[in-house]
Amino acid sequence: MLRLGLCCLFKEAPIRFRSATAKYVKKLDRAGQLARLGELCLDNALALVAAVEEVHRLGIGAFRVSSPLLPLYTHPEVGYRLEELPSGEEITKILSSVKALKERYQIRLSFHPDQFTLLSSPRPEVTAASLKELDYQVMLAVLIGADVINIHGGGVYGDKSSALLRLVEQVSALPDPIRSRLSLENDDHSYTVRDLLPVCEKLSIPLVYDVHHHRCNPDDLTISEATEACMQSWRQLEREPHFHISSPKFGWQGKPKPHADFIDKDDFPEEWLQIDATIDIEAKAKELAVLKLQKELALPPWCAAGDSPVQRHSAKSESGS
DNA sequence: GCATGTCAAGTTGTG
DNA sequence: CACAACTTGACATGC
Repeated sequence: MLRLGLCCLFKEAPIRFRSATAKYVKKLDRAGQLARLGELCLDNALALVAAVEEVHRLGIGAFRVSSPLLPLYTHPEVGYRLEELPSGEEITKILSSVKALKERYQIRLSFHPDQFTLLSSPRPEVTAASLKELDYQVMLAVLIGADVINIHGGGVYGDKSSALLRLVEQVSALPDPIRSRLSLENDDHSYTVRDLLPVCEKLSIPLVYDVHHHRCNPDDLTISEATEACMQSWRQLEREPHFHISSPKFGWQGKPKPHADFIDKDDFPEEWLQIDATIDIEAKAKELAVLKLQKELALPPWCAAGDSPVQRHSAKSESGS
């Protein structure tokens, strides 16, 4: 069974995640900072509950949780721990309830730390900040029951093989709760599937295959071959594969490839229709894009086994099981 | 009220 | 050399 996933935000549903700038927060005294940040975290924890409910309601099977769910958590000056927040205990409780919810609905949750989190840098301060960020995200992942924390290879620094050596060294040293959730993803200018496959194999971590990045930054593998290889990396670990797709806003001729509002269904690799996997949909129209693609591909709405067997009128009856 | 410029962080490629 | 591109919106500020 194929499930499509929504990334971080909603276009139409009135669910918003709040944020704060460090510049503003720094102007407050510590108590003021914790009060403000606590308010944001509480709202965001509640918004996450609403998000999982909404994703379920829409028949979507996966949700990527945005990294700044707890705003500025790892900031060097205004960072904090949940216990320090006025409503820290309540926030923890709400986040734990997300885990129960996602299990009931069989929604898969994941994290995708942004471009500042990378383990190949020769600069120790960059690596230290990245490790701190991973500590934060795994704390959240454990609380809410997310099984994937997906990062890119990072920079090349003029020498890919030594950058990858540093990456291997860092990942090997990660504590198990992080390592067991960590995945690598091919990116659109530096690391291809071909580059990362041996690294993932060596580290026993899976490879998230982004087909759009593969098209921007190709290697000698075809889409079918890359699909198969990445599938294997998950199956070896007895885990559901996790892929990404997006469509370019301005077609394939322009240099930069910003994401389009929707996915062009012709960009969806045919071979993906046959597999058991999670496909994160990276499109600006958010849940509208997921639903549109789901419809165009004739996928049934995602619903938990044993949950409301009522609304099962989606035409196709022989592709099941 | 509402428009608008500004956000912590790294790295690469473009213009 | 500065700026955009990467999940891209939300917020504080100033009219």
